[in-house]
Amino acid sequence: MAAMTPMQALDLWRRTTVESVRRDGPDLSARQMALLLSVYLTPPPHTVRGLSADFKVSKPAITRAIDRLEKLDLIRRKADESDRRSILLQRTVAGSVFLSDFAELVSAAVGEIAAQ
Amino acid sequence: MAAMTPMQALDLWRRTTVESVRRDGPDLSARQMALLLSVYLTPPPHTVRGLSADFKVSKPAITRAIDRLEKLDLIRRKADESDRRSILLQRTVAGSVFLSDFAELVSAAVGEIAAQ
DNA sequence: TTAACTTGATACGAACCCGTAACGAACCCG
DNA sequence: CGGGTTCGTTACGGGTTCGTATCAAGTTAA
Repeated sequence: MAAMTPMQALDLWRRTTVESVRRDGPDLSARQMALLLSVYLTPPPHTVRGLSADFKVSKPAITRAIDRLEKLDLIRRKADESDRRSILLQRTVAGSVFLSDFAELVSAAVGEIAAQ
Repeated sequence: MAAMTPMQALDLWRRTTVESVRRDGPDLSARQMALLLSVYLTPPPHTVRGLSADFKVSKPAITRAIDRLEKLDLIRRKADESDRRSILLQRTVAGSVFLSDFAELVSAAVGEIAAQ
């Protein structure tokens, strides 16, 4: 993957985001998207306190983002058996599908920009 | 700009979004980001009805997104002199700075992924 | 002039989200 | 055991956003 001009970077973001909105996907905030992607792409465990520290965001804000993503069935809460105060965030089938589709949007946008 | 695997595409999105959240930037929704980028990257005029049709989103939803972005001083409303029912959306200095910074975040993430 | 249409904004009740503070439950350690 | 700590959640008052319906203002055309 070669470099990208700032203009190309913004256009990539625009094409992808606009297409995602057009497809009537869930209108996720930056925080929610950051949380979802972290759960799927970074090594576990994923806990409320860990994400709160990582994002520099309050714990209740993380709890609410989890509430929303769990309601959309994009992630799942699971009790931590070794420390029952904690919860572990896990992937779901619907979440995997959502991110797989999203990755295709990005790839398609990359292709459009490269073809310009 | 060469191709990108789906995994790299998602990781690019993750790194950029997480860093943006860490920096305590405004927590924009996908709709708001799509609107902001469209105003800055696509040819004018930008009107409520045009964006509503383009995004397949209701007009009040567009009005509210504009309200938010205008409050953040990222875009500006201007009356259309040739048709005073319409409004035109315009760029601001703060918006240009915001997107310039954002483009740098994307570029930095591209660099990190390339260096992996 | 007047009726029909278009445009963006507003009203509405419901749902969501904010940060701070407080909470019960679970863990740790003396 | 019991006090202190850590965990995620809930309570709170205030602000934001949702979609549908409606509105006033501006434009168009009969």
